[in-house]
Amino acid sequence: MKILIVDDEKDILEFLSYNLRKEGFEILTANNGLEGLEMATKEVPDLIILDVMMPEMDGIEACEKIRETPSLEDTLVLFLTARAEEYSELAGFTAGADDYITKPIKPKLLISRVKAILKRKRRKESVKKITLGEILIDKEKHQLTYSGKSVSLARKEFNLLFLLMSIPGKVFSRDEIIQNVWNDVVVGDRTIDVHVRKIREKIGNHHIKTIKGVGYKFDL
Amino acid sequence: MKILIVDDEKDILEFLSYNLRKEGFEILTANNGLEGLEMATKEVPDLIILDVMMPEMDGIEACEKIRETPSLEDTLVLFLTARAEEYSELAGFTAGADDYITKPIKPKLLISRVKAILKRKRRKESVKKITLGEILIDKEKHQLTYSGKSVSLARKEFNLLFLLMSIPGKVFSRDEIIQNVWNDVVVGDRTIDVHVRKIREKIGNHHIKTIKGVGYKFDL
DNA sequence: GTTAATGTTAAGAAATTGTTAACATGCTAA
DNA sequence: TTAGCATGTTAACAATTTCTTAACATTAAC
Repeated sequence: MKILIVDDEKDILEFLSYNLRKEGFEILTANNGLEGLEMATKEVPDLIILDVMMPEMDGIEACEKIRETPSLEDTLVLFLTARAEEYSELAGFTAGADDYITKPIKPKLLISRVKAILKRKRRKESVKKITLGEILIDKEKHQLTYSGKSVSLARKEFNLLFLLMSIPGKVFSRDEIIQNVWNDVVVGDRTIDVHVRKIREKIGNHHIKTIKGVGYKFDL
Repeated sequence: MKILIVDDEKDILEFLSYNLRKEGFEILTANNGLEGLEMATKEVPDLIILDVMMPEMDGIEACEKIRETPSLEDTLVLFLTARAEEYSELAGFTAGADDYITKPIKPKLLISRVKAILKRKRRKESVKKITLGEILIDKEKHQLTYSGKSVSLARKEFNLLFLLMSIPGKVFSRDEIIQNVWNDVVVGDRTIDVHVRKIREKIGNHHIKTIKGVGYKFDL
């Protein structure tokens, strides 16, 4: 498990590094958001611990950038914030943080938090392949195999199909789809339809069924 | 109404407790999944609010355990999750959650969610599948199975039949039907009849019985 | 047998989804 | 860098399904 720690304070960087290394994690460090982002894209850590307050690029900005980077979509972000900064916690979550820890940092709490968050990541990773009949969808390889043939899907198409296939038969409402595939970003009325169409083009249109007024579901 | 809140952060625990006590709920608390599960089996609360992220036993794991406990089958589970967790909501659903709230938590939203979910419990609307003889109706899949064959129903037809089947034998007045299926929207005199006819066309007309001057009921 | 309530049918209104093409954006390779 | 390609979004319009209505037929209770 690779952890990147981004903080401008050397003391904290060392403190965190020491405590987490002791637990057997591989530790990388960076001194500001910019550096952190660079290293993140290069090393693809499992978890990034970001100080909210930093020069150059603060944690929230950095987190937003991270969330925009496709190769880091499985990387988790944990914020470090001073206690009183209620507002920043708020901003942190909207920026896409997975958890946060308030200063002063207690080593025990830190470690249990980090372990908890990484446990969840492992769980998430374990649901990376779904096979349904002749269709195999593999998140790790970002690949769809349809009756032996490999089919390429764009990212949104892939995520949408993966969502539907994750609970076959369940009708996913447009809201649920937006929540999960688009992270609640507001998009136009016809956007989902267009993506569904493209998927149907590739796997045939009998698999994704439209329930008018309710949503879409995957069958067979 | 008894609510169990499970979270490792004292702040959040206090924040939630305070806000929900103010509304007159009986509040229990636990600091992690293990404790929560223990208390749940002992106290059998109506609703459990679970943080997804916790040391010891996280929310998803705890929820799975809860769902495996027969005495807790009527207990609802509400997840607390950080925003950017794309698929945690999904993992939550497969684990058997009834709803979720994203952090940061707004008191007003929390309370309205909690009330809504408990209202559903009282109405037993949380029931998602009903099997009566050869007929199976599944809300999640939005699917009706009649003697092994899948029958497609339009939305209004589906909701109407689901209502009737939810209490077999009970006569639902036209007013009740309008209230539940049409959300009190005023429609013409013959609208319900037309929908009933369409359902009868699909499942045979001996199941929905007309009680003249009173309403309709589902039998057999 | 009247009569109010319900059943039936078809038409078209309303709602929802499908399709296409244009445009924007970002990434990649020359 | 820049052209070209893949992806994502939107808007306009078409197609489809669902819903409602109205007119008339039938039924069951009194």
